[in-house]
Amino acid sequence: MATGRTHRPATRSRGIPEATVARLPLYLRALTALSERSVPTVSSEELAAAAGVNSAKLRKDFSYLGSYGTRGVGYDVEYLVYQISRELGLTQDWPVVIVGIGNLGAALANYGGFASRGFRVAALIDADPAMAGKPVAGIAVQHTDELEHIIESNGVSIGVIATPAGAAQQVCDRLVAAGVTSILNFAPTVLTVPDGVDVRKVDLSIELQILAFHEQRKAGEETPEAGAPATSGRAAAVAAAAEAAAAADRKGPDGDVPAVMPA
Amino acid sequence: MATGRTHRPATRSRGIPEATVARLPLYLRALTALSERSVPTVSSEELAAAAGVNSAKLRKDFSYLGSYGTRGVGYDVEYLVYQISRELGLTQDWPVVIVGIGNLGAALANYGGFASRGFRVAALIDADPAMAGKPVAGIAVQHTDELEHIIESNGVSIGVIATPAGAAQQVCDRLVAAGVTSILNFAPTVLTVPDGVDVRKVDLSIELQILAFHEQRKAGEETPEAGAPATSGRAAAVAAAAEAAAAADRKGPDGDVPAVMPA
DNA sequence: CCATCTTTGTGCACGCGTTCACAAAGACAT
DNA sequence: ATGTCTTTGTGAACGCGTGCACAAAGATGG
Repeated sequence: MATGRTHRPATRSRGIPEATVARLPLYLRALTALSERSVPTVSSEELAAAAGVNSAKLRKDFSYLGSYGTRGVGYDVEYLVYQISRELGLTQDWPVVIVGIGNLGAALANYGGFASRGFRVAALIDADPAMAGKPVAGIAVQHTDELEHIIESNGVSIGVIATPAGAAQQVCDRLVAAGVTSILNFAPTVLTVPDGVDVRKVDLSIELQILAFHEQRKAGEETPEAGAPATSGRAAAVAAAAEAAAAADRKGPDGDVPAVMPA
Repeated sequence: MATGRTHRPATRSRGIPEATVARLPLYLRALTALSERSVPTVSSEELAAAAGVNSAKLRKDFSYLGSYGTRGVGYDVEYLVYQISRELGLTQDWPVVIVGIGNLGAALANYGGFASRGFRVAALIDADPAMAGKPVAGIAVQHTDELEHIIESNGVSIGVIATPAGAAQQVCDRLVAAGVTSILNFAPTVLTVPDGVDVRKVDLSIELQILAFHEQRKAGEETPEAGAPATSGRAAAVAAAAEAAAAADRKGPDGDVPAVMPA
């Protein structure tokens, strides 16, 4: 794979699978913990255990970055921390704006994990005039009117949307128009963006619903074996049928997301 | 599945792919919005657009649940809302406890999207004695000592961990020991749980890092990779060490709950 | 310098998920 | 009733990700 044996940290970013990219932060965190304990090297087996993944997967992931390990020894922790950080782009400073300073926005602003990873909260923006000037996490909240100015003068390319669902698309459009090309969306909406703009979504409600699905399955299947698929779940279906009416009155309070949090 | 052509709408719960389960909440949200607008039916094409997915994928997803559509017409919105809700287990009430009432925990407690989806916040739990009794989102915070009692007396099976990373595993262990079998983890730690317990992780820092990766790639596509003098691994190691030190500096200006979610 | 031992890097196969493309099913008009 | 038209449901092919298993690489000890 590697052209020659050069330890040249060439940016072969073209060939890194998305699934691998998603795991790099995981490895980085485990490596950072090792680094703090002054551990010089780790084997793929140890690091995989710390990151909660398969060791073969970890080795394959690292192979996409280059040959940074030493056979018979393992990986140099400090060196690997740097390589992954560089690959993820964390060796440079990323100014970030957070739009929507409700409960969640404030939590994000107070989140210490940003600064330690190369992310810097450049501004907090809210549509409520009463919020303007109020300090949150040591930063004065600015009004939405300033959005374009803030983005451009700070060279912000990453935006976080923590507004109610109804305002998300509009905020998104303004962010993109002002130059933002990556968006982390906490609002429970499908954002439409032009090509070249990345959107990632974090949705608490969805995660809970997935858990509920598995929880229901656990409760409904006392039999450890998956046999009798035709009859299994029948009892649950009957029980659920009684709840049909309850499901029907979904209208009321669900109208629009009251809080700032995703639905 | 191909054997025989029984048109029974039986819940073939055993055969629903995980990827499909993860999308069901997405469909449900889009359908709920349609329901509120009193739209009677939708085609797979329309619904897919609203949910931001491919229409073929949507149809295949629904096919795992049964044949709930009408050819030439589409899907009955209300009926589908019920079917998906039932499949996800949202027709029943799920008491949930939130452990760690810092910035994020408070945001979660205030999140209105829970109640409307069958989730009910049964209790808020925090280790800080000063928090005990303080109302958050209309619910009095209880001390960690009460954890087991709360879980058992309320029959809680889903727990949300929003504590600092250092406390997460311990809290997790106690939750599991008390009977919780599904955990939504916001702490940046790999939780170890016994078989039969589901854990889902939400990690803000990871999402941002993935965005940074793509952002960096975008920026580096035209220009020949800014900076990063190759072979300077040693100097970089110093930088990495500095980062480690910064990471260790978890104490924020907010003495209350400085690191609800350290990275 | 050679043998042995450890651990990486990866070729390969398998399974899951996605997408295409189309026949079957039903609505609707005549 | 019959034909036409719309849209579902799904067989089949494809591609990606995962995990196994092992040869190559290098450290270590004699």
